[in-house]
Amino acid sequence: MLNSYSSADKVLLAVDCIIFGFDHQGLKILLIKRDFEPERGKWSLIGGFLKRDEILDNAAIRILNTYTGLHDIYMEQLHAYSEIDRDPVDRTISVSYYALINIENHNEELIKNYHAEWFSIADAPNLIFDHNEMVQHAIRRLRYRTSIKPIGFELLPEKFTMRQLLELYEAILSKELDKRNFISKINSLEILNKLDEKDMQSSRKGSYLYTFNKEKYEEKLLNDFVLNL
Amino acid sequence: MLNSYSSADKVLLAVDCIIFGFDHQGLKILLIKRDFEPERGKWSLIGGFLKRDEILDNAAIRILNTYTGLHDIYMEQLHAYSEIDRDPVDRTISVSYYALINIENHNEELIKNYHAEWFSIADAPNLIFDHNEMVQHAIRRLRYRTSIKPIGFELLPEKFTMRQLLELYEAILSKELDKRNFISKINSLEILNKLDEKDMQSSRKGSYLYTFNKEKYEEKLLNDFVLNL
DNA sequence: ACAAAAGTGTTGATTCTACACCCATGG
DNA sequence: CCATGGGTGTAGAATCAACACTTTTGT
Repeated sequence: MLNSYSSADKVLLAVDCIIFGFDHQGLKILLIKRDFEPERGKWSLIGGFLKRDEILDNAAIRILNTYTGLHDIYMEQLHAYSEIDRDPVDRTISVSYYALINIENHNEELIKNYHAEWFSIADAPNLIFDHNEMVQHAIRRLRYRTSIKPIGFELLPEKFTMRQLLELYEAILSKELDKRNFISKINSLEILNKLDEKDMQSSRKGSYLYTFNKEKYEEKLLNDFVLNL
Repeated sequence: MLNSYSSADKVLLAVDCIIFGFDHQGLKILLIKRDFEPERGKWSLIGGFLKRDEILDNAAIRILNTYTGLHDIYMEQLHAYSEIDRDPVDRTISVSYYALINIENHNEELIKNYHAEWFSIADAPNLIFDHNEMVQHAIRRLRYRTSIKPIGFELLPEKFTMRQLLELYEAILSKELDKRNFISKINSLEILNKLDEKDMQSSRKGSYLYTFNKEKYEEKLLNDFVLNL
């Protein structure tokens, strides 16, 4: 019968988080070395189980917070993975979420406690279960999203230079972008505030800092504008 | 503890299908009048429970097949819904799938057996649980996908006219499209075969029939082309 | 002959892409 | 004074959007 609420078919629901970060070396993901069975000692995504009295979005937030101390993070549900033996211990369906955070903001302390580490997406280790697939999937989604709407500001510090933004997009899309065309396209969107302040780290001349103007961005979103890099 | 496999937290997993169809009246969804509790007699999406030894994709295929007799249908996983009380009987997380089918092909017989009916998306009845939200979400996704890649041929009969294709896109995007611009854009994609055959139903002059060229389409997909209507 | 839908091109506006030089500053 | 990255504009190509008339044929 299709419609019986049979407890024989109950399953565990896990949440796994693909946490993207960005620094001068490029796009990275946060992984932990498991300190519990199964697969103890192997690398995996940050994850946990959905509690009975909790919705998925909150489970993702809770899990992220537990491992990083972060809150108010951009997260988006990605996909449910349900291969029968994806988890050898018990039938477990996992719903993946991806998060964008800026590496500087994360809480070093908590990350150390949980044996978490940032890896460049190019040279991340092999992961347990179907986590490799989840990461690939998340990267595709991030690229896709980025090529349509300018998300990704979450990956940068609050104040950032045009160069940082350019490099972020190059890292996400893994292709080179023309500096002048990029800047004029971003400017034409009118979603950045140019500050009077300059970042003097990167060069002798110094480069202007910008902040992301969330209000203008939301306003533009209504006319679902497109970013074509 | 984050990582205990506690059977106390096991939940039921449902699959709900948003089944889109298209005919001369526009874009439609397939709904059933529930003949079981809870909410007997109300309209709902076609759905069922995941079995313990089944993956989600197969559950969606099985459920669709049970209610319509259809197989080999384009389906795509959409989203997992997890509000605590979304199903009043038991804690149930539902994963939605959407399917695109052409109405002519469906098995009238089975649809009648299950009290299923096609509704124009504009005047569909109120649905149980969070199914309204699922439908809205699916429409958004369909629009989004359609505006990027030409999916949607699944909604048409094998042979179709340019007018049908145009009207399909107008229905999905719910905006008018310029006939000439549309046709030349579609032609420039080179993913249709123009047949020698004409459809004489629609006019005295008759209009050429086309089929979708899946091989060319797949080939183009590799260069991730964009359709901008 | 006429009604009804099919089919077909052009033009101006916009957007995209490719490309190179001067500027400001700290050392 | 010079090395380093920052900042800026243009022209030709491509694409987009708006637009109207002729063709066919069944009645």
